[in-house]
Amino acid sequence: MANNARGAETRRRIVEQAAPVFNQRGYAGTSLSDLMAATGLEKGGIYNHFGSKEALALEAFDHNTGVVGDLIRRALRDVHDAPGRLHAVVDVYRSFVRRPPFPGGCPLLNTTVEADDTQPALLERARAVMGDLRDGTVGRIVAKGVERGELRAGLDPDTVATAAVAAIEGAIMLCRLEGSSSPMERTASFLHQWIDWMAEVAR
Amino acid sequence: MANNARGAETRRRIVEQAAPVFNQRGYAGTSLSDLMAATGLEKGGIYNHFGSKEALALEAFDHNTGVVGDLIRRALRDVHDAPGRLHAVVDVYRSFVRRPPFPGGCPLLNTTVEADDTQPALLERARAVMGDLRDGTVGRIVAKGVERGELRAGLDPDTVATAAVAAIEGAIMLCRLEGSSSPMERTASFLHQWIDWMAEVAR
Amino acid sequence: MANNARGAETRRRIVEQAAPVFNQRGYAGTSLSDLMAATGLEKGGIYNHFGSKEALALEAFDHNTGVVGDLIRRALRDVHDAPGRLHAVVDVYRSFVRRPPFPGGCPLLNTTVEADDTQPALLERARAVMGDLRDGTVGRIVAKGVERGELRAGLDPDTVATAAVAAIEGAIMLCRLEGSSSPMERTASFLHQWIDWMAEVAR
Amino acid sequence: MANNARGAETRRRIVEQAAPVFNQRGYAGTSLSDLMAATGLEKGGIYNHFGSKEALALEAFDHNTGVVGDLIRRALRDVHDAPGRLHAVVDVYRSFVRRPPFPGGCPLLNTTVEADDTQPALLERARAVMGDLRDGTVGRIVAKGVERGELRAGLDPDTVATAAVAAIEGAIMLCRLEGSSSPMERTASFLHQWIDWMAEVAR
DNA sequence: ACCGACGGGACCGCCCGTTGTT
DNA sequence: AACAACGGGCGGTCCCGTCGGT
Repeated sequence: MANNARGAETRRRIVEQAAPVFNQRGYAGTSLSDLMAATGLEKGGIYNHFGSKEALALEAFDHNTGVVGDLIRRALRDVHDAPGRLHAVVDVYRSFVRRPPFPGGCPLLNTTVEADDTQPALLERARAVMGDLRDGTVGRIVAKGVERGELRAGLDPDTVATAAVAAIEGAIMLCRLEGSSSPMERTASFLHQWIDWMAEVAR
Repeated sequence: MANNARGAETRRRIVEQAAPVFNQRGYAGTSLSDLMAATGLEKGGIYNHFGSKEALALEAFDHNTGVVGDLIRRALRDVHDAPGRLHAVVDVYRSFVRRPPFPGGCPLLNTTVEADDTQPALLERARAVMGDLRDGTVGRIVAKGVERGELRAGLDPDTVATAAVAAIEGAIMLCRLEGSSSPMERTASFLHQWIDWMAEVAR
Repeated sequence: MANNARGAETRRRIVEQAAPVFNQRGYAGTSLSDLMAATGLEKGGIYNHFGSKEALALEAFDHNTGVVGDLIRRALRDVHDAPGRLHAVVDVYRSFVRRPPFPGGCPLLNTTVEADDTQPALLERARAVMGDLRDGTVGRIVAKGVERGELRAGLDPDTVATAAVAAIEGAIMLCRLEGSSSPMERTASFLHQWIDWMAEVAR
Repeated sequence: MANNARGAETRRRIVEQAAPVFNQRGYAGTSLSDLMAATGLEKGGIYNHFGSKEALALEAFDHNTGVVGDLIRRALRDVHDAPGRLHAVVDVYRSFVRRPPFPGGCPLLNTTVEADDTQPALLERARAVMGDLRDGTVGRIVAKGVERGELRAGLDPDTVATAAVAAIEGAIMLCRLEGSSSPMERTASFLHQWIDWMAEVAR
């Protein structure tokens, strides 16, 4: 393997191994010692690839949200009707709580709560990802569903998407608080019923 | 003023002035320097009343949750039908976002996200307060409402309460992320419609 | 009891209760919190009677050495021959290790080791007490013993007293190091034999 | 110079420069500021080599006792008869007081007096070194001497070794207390006479 | 590319002593 | 005479980032 490739490989490995640590302990709560332990590298080895802890944290955040985004994209690949797509999104998050792809819960939630003021760059990225999820994904599904008559007419996509995403994020928070996945089970059950209700009259 | 009274007064003042700081910056993110700046006291003066940063943080947390709890109790004082009480709870949180009684958002949300593992005492308190809110307040309202025929029969109080609280907490998080109160407005609007739907058939 | 007497009583109690604490933890190692715990008084109550921690430490030191001095004086009261008096002094220290009148070992040893440079006032007092013990007590017994023909002629009182005191202090140190009184038993046994040897030829 | 070698060299230098400071002021009495002043390094530089003050103190203790141990081993190298070896040990300590290899007196004495309870690790090491000196060195010399007929029959090696070590440690303490080396001179003179007495009959 | 030494600073906890009030 | 509030400071620990070296 070429020298360049080896460097890039190391860099990738650092991000992958740092990402779950950042998600669990937060930006400030993660020390370089933690990152050294997680990566097996010394400080110099990390700073060769990233100019600062923050730069690494940003990439780690992108990595984490990318993992979740991939899960959603994959779940939506073969479902084309709006109700089904909404059910699929809910189920991604339900399985997210039951079998987390990485520890520490939702990176958007964590970043929002921790980075209030202190980490504008992270917050900006979180805003963008959340906008993509709420408006670009859920909102768009609802809008198209109404357009196609798959969902009850008169629904406001913004409201539906916001409430749905809020319920999901809140459920993740409740699960962490109680150390149980049952809040997500209940919330998902409610969301599924709601989706069915929205689809009901349209049929 | 008596010496005893002066001490108690100072102690109360410390809690009051520290509480919003803890809520904004989190337990670890709040330094004693921050608390010194907020209270106008030196380290020794603070340490005289609280044996540790954690002890003060616990009281600050109680203070913050107490403020919210008081708002809810006051809002429920003169409303006795289940739908009205649910609307009232939602409105408390809507006004909570529009005119926050203290900065930094919901202390339960913040504590849950930050204190995952590192602050078991805070987490335990948050669990208790959340249990009181979800089961003792919202869940009980729903259960009684169904019992009295004010709410649609067959509703599961646990599911309704969990989904409602999740949506509210998630909305608070979205508001912080976007720096706007519109996610809460949308979510509240959805919750009000839902409450009306639950009350509809009962009438 | 008069008011003055009550104050003096409290002052005496403070010294008595502080003395063992100082002897165990040393001057610097004893905090005002320790003294508050030992006396049951608040800081102000202590500072009313003593202008500083050092002032109290000095009196505590005097108290401790006074206790030992009393033991020696009492042991010497009814013994008038030099060998007997030397045996008696050794036995005071042997019983000192077996049934300590206060914890922490010999205050002279402790003060010497800790107060090297940092506490000149304590050191000065320790010097005086040690001079009294070595020259005024042991040295004088030897000198009179030789004078009276009770001890072998030609003995140098200074050398005998110094070596005897050194062995005793060293034995106390060994007992603390090993957590056992056997070093003192062995050293006392040796000293008794030595005393007998010094008295032997004189008879 | 190699980087590895530079670090090891610095580490060695820290121990060497910290050792006398610890011996003079004690473990608790030595602050990191003292160590910074002694080594010329910043806190970070010291902390890089030692995980805690205690870790450094332990190595400093080992260094100090090692220096004394080397002096004793060297003094015993070319002396093979028991009386000569005992004289040699006494003379090491006599010269130890007259021309100290490091300030602060005997590390065993200092550690014993200060570390009573508070520093179990240091105390354990001191116990081991003292056991080696008293039993492994002095006691063994006496035992062999009796065995070979170089020393008076019937002597108990334990008692002799204990009394001798006690006298030496006590003499060191007296020298520090008086700020003079004459207590050690007198004690050594006594010990030399005693050794001669033990060897006398054997000849 | 990776290591490891080091600086300089901030953290919380605890210290001792003073001051004002019963 | 005794208490309790408070100031100001030092304690050890650990932090992040830089830089000289292999």
